[in-house]
Amino acid sequence: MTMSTSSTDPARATEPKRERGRLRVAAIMTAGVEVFTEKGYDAATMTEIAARSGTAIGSLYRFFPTKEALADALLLQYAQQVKNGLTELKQQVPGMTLERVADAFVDMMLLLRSQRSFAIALMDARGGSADERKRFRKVMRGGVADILCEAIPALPAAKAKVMSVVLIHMLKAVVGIADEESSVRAALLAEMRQLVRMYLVSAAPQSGE
Amino acid sequence: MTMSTSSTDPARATEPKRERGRLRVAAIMTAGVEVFTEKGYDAATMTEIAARSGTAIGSLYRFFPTKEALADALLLQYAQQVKNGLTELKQQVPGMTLERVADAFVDMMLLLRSQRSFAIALMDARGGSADERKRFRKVMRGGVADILCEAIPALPAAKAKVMSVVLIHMLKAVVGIADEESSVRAALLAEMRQLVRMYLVSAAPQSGE
Amino acid sequence: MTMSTSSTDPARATEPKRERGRLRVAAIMTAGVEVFTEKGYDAATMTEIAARSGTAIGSLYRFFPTKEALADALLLQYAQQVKNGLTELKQQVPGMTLERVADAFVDMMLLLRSQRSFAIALMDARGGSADERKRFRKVMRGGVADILCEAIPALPAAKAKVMSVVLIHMLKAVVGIADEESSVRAALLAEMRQLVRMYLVSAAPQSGE
Amino acid sequence: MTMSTSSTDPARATEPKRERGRLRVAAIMTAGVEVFTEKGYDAATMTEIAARSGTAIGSLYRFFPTKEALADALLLQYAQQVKNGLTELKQQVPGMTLERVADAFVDMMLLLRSQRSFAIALMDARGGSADERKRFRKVMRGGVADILCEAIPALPAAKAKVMSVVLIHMLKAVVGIADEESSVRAALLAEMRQLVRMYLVSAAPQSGE
DNA sequence: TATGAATGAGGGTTCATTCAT
DNA sequence: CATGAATGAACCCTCATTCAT
Repeated sequence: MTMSTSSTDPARATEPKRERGRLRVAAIMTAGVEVFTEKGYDAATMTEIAARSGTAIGSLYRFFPTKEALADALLLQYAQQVKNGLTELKQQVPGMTLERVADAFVDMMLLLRSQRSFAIALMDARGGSADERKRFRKVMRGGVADILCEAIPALPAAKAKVMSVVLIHMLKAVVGIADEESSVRAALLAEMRQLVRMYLVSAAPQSGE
Repeated sequence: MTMSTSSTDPARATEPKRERGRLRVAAIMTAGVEVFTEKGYDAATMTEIAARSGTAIGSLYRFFPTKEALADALLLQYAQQVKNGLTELKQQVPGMTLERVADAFVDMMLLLRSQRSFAIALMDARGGSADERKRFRKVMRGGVADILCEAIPALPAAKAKVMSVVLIHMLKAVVGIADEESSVRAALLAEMRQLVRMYLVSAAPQSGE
Repeated sequence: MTMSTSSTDPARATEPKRERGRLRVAAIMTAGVEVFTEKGYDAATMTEIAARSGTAIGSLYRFFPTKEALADALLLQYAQQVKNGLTELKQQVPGMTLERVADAFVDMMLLLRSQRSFAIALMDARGGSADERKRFRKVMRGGVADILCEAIPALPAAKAKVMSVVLIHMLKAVVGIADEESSVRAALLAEMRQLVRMYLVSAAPQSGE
Repeated sequence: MTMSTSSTDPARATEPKRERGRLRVAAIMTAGVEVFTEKGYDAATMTEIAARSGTAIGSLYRFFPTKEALADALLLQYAQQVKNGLTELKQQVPGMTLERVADAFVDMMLLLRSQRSFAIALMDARGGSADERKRFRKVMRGGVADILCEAIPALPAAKAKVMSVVLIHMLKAVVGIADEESSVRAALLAEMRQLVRMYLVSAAPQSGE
């Protein structure tokens, strides 16, 4: 269905050719993340995103021809960050114990937390196109599965895939827990950390009975 | 159009009027769960809920004077079901192994799945009043913590509380996983089941370090 | 106001039924005056009028098939009261000075004040049919003009008609003034009284220069 | 559809945009006065005001974010006109007889008649915010009292205040009378004029007892 | 190209009125 | 007849999107 060449991606609008445009787009995306996070996809308004980014509404629409397009772009950006995080993590895996790998997953989530809240908002609230959401999931799962394989060499690919899904759900829980009242947050995070470690360790050949 | 049993049934005189109301409310709530689940709180429209339940918009507003009121009622209904489920589970705990308790948690979630998806949508997307959401969380956590204490007598109350939060997040994941493509669903569910079992067992004195 | 004995009288059978209807209608009209006065024609709701009069909404509609019909009936009732007041006043005029007649007009207005506020609300806010409003005006003007002729025998009919319109507007002002803050109300009412007296006296042959 | 003078007129460059806005607002306010006058505050609909002024409903709401806001603006506009009229009148008072002052009041009212009818509608029918109504009353009373003091130097301030309220009510009557059938209107107005004159004269030291 | 005024479909909600019971 | 649940047109208002400047 999609047209051939990559430059006319329906999700993204005109490529920012000039420096000014790039800055503008960056400002818009920042504002977009903010507003979507605060209000959720539906309650967020293009007008507010424009205002917060100091952009005229017309200009915003030049770069992102649709609210959905903006959401998609934001999701894509987040996906990229996750991808980068996963790639980086993957390279560090060789010298790490499984426990450290588990912690690294959790830390990565916490690092991306602010963005992640918004991503959840968009994913769960049907913001952005279903396609984009699917693509995002795929990238995420693939990356995590890769790391798992790296960390647990004996892990069959199929098992890695299954584990990645479960693991990602647990990492989602990490974000949710990080939003809890601060009085119990520390204890909850520690518990989650422990659980994630346990999960990974349990999958390693020598420990699984 | 449906004036069947009322006059023929000698047992009840004025019942039909109220019975119809009950049916109407039930239809509305069912449709509400559907639409809220599909669209999320904001994107769901009262008009569609009315149409899907075969109710005139005015009638819908007679029963639920506000969109928020409807969401609250739905949340409350779900809370009730969860409460019942937890109460029942609690009574069965005494004779169960920890593994079976874990499975019971998962099974309960799967039983409530359709409703649960919607509950998640409402909880995460500021549907309904904040109060109602808070209350729901409290009930859920309390109930789960109770069961944990019952299942693991040596468990300190504080630890039970922490665990309940984590456990609930995992059960949330169960629902998410149950919504996956059927090709992998079975494997994923098995994995989640295993993880939940492991989590509970790890908290029992003899197996925890 | 209530006609007591009829319901206790065992002699007639058809009467009670009608009696009940009369009471119902009276209750509705009382509630109608209240609600229309408090909320104005548009903001008043048939449902509230029904509720306040302890009537089922369906019954209310049996007696007054339309909101407008109810308003008309209320207006008519008020017109009747005014008519009665004017008739009574007319009979007392012979032995009164012009100043006393003027005061009598003002007093009558103050007596009907509660109802009058509502009548103004209906008249000015287009409540009721235009016809009914017109009829009401005619009755009022005719009655006032009659009294003027009685009080000032030499007054030409045409002049009496003109004066009646002006006088009625002044009496309207009396009601408006009676709704002012109590701190100045007394002084304002005294001033208005004085003005009305002056107006009437000025029309009498010997005093008009 | 009407893009006539803007490009041909060499005097202004960016003016048209703002000019158009001004015109739009003026059109809306005119339509607002019309509709509020015809229907009263509650029965008037924003949709009709928009239609009558040739404005899209959305545009109307850009200028007046609320029905109440529009009513307030209209009231304010009228208050401004009254204020100007009163200021002007005050400056002319020194060289005028009391009778001429009275006539001037009446003439001013007749000049503002069309707007005045609507103002009455809004004031009496809880249109606009209570604050705005109160403010309007204050301005009006203060201005009238000022003029009275100017016209009747010996008048005590307290008496002027009382008189202003009464006088304003009479001027309200002037408007009401101006809306009568034309067949009697002239005579009625003459009578009202006479009454207002008499009222003012009666307050002057030499003629008041 | 950038701008923001203009557009109008659509959303939540109310209430006069009807009609099955 | 009385009742009150049911109906749906109409209201106020919002906001994604367009287009003249």
